[in-house]
Amino acid sequence: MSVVTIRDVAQAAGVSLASVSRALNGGKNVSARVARDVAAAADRLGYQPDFLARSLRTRTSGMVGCLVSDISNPLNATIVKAAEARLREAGYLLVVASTGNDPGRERAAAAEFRGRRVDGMLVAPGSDANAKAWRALVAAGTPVVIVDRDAPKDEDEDEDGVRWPAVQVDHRGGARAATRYLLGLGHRRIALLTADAVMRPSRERIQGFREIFAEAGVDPAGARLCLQSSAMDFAHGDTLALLRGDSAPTAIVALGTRILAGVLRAARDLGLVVPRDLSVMSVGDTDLAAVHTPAITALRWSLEDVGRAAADLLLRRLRGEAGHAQSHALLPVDLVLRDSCAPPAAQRAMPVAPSGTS
Amino acid sequence: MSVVTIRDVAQAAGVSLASVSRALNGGKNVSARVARDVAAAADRLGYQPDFLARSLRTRTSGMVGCLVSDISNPLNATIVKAAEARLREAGYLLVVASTGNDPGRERAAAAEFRGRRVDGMLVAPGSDANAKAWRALVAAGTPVVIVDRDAPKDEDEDEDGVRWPAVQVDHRGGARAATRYLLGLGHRRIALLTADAVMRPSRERIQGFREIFAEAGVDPAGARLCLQSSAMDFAHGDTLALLRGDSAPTAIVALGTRILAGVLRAARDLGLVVPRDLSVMSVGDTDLAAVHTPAITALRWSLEDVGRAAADLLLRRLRGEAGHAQSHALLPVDLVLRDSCAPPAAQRAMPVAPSGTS
DNA sequence: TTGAAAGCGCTAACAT
DNA sequence: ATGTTAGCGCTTTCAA
Repeated sequence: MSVVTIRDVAQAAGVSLASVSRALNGGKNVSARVARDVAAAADRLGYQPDFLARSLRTRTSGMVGCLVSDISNPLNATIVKAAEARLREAGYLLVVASTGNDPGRERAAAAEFRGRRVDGMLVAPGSDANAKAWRALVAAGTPVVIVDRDAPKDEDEDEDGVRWPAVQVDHRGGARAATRYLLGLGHRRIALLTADAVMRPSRERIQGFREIFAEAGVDPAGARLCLQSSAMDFAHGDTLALLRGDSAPTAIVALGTRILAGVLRAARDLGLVVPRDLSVMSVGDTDLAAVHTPAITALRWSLEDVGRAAADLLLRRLRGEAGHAQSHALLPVDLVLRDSCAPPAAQRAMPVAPSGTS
Repeated sequence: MSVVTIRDVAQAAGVSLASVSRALNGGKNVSARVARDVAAAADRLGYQPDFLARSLRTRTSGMVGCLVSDISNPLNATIVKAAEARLREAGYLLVVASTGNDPGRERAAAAEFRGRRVDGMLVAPGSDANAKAWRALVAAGTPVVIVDRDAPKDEDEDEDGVRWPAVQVDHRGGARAATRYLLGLGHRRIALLTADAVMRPSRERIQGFREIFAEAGVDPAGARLCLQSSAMDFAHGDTLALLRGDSAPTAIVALGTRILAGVLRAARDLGLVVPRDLSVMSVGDTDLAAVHTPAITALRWSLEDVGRAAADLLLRRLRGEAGHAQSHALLPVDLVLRDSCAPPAAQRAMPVAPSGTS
């Protein structure tokens, strides 16, 4: 029971309801005497304002909804944490819905958020199949910031040049650097492993990868491999098949934190030594990549920055500072060189079928 | 703008406010005709009830607060995710506050939750310094479930035998099994690395460890080592110092996910081969442990079960199904044998100072 | 079965 | 500067 209301405080302080409200909200038009008495009374009674009632009256809930595919993914969790910290400083409460990439649940969560009257939303959906769900929110006037996903195409209501507010990571740039590095090492058969080739992060990466192949005049045929591995084994099975195949890759790029685990496990299963027999690169830097023996070369970007930038963008909109100029952020990606990549010359020393070129 | 209220629906359906409310809440006393008309009107107008208003009226917010030290820790994230799923099924919204082990923020979060009128709370505080903060919540009538932490001692208001509702993991049992295993392998100098020896998980583990040493009649002197490493390097520096020291341990148990990373890195830095030169065990099973070469023997328990059990316990209380009987859960821990532990005989082949017993 | 009306705790006009 | 009053959108007696 909340028990103690603003009314009780008013009575105890011997002033009116309105005065208490004003005093507590640091409002103007409060005499020092009243301010003191109210504070004392509130304190003594252990009064705590009821957000629900306040929200109903002010039409702002002070809550921000966060739609994320899987909060148990450390990458997402770190982003959410950083965003939460920023939002809390600003007085907002972050409400998280983990939708598990299920479009139905995404839709439901968006609806729920709407019903709860969140003031704004951070969305990083697992599929863009239901942009409509949160588009509806936007239409209803709720500010939305997209986090590392493609913005909807906006076939209909697009007003030329208006981009959806979004925080994105320069995955394409990162992929370009990585590919250049691998190509420079001498690799030609490079496999990209990803669980989803169509959504933003992976799509951008694949694009960057291809661009560099094209620029170098190398034929990427057969090089790229996308798979939707059963989420259970994180590409372990697929990697095994790939490495046992005819023209096995000399380098594997794991697009996605958990895929790296599957790849490493597969390499171990086959007795391949990294980087002698196989070069491995991780997209996304984690404990696993940093601490593995050998340490895994990885593309890294600041998850904290992503979370913070998203929160800042949203806060700016919540405060009504429109300005299309600042409505988009592109964060850099670094290539962290470690010990898991080497020239392919030394690789696959004596395979059963010594095929063509070295 | 919410724009479309229950009033609009009533008007569109040609019935009264109250009827709409009843119809929408599947209440009794609604004629088929009214039910149909209301549903149609609501649907057509895209009506969505306002949770805030409803909450104000019903005195239940439909929200559950979750106080967790660090949501970006994969272990916590997984627990939270499982709890969230369960609670959502039951119509509750989970609100997460990541307090970063900061007592001040924990207190603030508890207060905030209280102000937001959460219906219940899941707490896994980073310190038990402010049990009082959420004790206040309990006193205010909010059901609280403790997750893998010690229950408050309840010096004052304890009613004999009443335990705080809690979900706990049998870390002590796990530690006993682990220690027995290591002792059986022949290890005598075993180091336990932990960031916090006083809070529940670690405290229980250390206790289990000691018990087995005592039972085996082995002197644990010098064996146990607790450190509060600068959270930055996750025990990396401490492990280095430890391994370079005089009577370096032959086995290290990393209590805590991230500590394992520091330990492995330190071993690698010193050129120690696991398990030949050093046995390593992880408390908590992660990608890193499972996929490392060699794979790390680990204590494992189901994080999903923890989250689910916590949610279930809370839901039962929210529904008023008291029953002290079911107010406590103890979840089992398994020892997953992998490749990172071996007899110490083969270890430290030629140390500078060959000391006493083999 | 339905409608009218009260009121949840708070804030914001509008008096004073 | 302070008090009075009218709702925010909903649920819930209480009458009809």
